[in-house]
Amino acid sequence: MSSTVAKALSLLDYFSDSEPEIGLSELARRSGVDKATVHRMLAVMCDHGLLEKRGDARLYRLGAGVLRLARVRETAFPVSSVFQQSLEALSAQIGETAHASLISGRALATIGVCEASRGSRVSLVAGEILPFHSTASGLAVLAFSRPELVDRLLAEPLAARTSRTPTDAEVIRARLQEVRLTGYAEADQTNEDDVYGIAMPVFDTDGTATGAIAVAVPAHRMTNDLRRQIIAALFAEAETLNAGIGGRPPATFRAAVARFGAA
Amino acid sequence: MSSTVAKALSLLDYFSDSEPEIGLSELARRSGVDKATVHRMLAVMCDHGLLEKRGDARLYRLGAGVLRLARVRETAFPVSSVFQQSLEALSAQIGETAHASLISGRALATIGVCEASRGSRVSLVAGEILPFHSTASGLAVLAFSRPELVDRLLAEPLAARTSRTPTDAEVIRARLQEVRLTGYAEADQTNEDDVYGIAMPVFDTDGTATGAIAVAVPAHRMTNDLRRQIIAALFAEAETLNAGIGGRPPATFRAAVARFGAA
DNA sequence: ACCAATGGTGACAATAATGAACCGATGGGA
DNA sequence: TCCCATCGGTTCATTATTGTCACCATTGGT
Repeated sequence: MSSTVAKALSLLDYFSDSEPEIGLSELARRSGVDKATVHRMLAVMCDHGLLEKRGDARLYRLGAGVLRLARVRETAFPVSSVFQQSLEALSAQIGETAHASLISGRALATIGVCEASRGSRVSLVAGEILPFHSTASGLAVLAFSRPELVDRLLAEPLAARTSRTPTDAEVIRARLQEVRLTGYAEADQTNEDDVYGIAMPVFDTDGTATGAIAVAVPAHRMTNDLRRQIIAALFAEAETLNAGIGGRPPATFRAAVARFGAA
Repeated sequence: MSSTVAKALSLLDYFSDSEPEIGLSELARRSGVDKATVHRMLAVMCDHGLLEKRGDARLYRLGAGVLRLARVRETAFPVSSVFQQSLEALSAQIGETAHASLISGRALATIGVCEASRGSRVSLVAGEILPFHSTASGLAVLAFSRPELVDRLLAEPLAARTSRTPTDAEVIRARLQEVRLTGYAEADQTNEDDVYGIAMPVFDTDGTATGAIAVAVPAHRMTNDLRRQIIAALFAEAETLNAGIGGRPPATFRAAVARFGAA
């Protein structure tokens, strides 16, 4: 299960907005791989432009290659830019931080963030890899994904990100069932303390979830009224978003939308 | 010399704007690696979100992971967005296609394109990996790079992209010397037939070239007058661009600018 | 019905990855 | 000033990973 390429690629996961440059030893420590090995992998990735080391300092950072790759994907299948618009609309309407993420292998990749303008807001460490089981976005996506993906993900041990994180697979399956009924997922400090997230899935042309949009609020500020407001905004934005990327919500989701509209 | 990670990563190079989705056998054929091996690598890269296979078809395409990586790099070191502005200005002023590229390992990665609005224009296959020795951008960058990089690149065999491509290392070194004097590089159908390119380097904080901006014109339409016009525009745009990304042109380049201004 | 592709899988020999020890440089503290 | 810790980077024998090849199951064109 531990191919060399996998180890090399997982090094990329450590780069995020909060830590865009990392040193050799640091990466070795985090990944638990030997320094020599990490060094060799980094050299190869530099050779291919995925990484580069800043001239003066001895730190590694993401290279120009990733810009090219993203450009290619974005011109062929534009989604990132479409998401960004929705995020801005959401953030402006609710006055809280909104973010979007897409399925990226066995986790979620944050591909857009729009912070609220107000002072006390959730300033999430963007660009990070999000686990499926502890985030509202993860649950929202998982609830409308292929069962095989759910099984594969829940088979692995689930890390407790906070004291409230559900780590039992069966508990999560039950929550997914709820999400399928309501059409949205909530995460009350299960991924980060003091952060309450509400997320809604976004779909592909074939009716499976590909990502999610979400609003994150400081937990102490969340009220029932704000909840309803956010959920309504998410439903509206999800619809325009699905239209924008050619997503077709499955019947189960459309039923949830109808139930919410009737209430 | 052929690490597995290198082979895996080089698979990514085959994805471009003209071919955003590729099948297993096709990739195996192009890379010259066995099908089984390629399959294993693709599986790993899918697992990490660098690639993904479209639900219905059996084709692989770049995954959401690359969007995240690009976002991280771009928020930490914004260059792509700055370049795009310059490209639009250039293209509008000259009326021809402009593009930008950055050093990405042992090649150039196109990170931005702005096509001219007129009918007959150079519509380059964007998002591709560009060789250093056959493109104006490559020569422009190489002329102001560290000698070690030049040596490393010219040590390898140079592919003839067209009948005019210089493949002799010494010939190229001579051209680099010219570029150092003039401050810009020209490529008359050395990378693609009927395409005449003029490029100018863009610098890093430490005075080494990191990329280039270029204008591509259908070769039959190039005139001496247009040449001068393009070069002047490139000089102007390169200056604002260097200011925008904090680049510091070295003395050799500043001297070239002065010589051009005096003429 | 055929044939030639395609995507995908399994087992074994060969190769490439591994990690401990080591080096020189740097920098901070006592 | 000396010392020690840490850094990036390198070397080399051991061993686990990889590449090869042979084989399926499907698909689509003739």
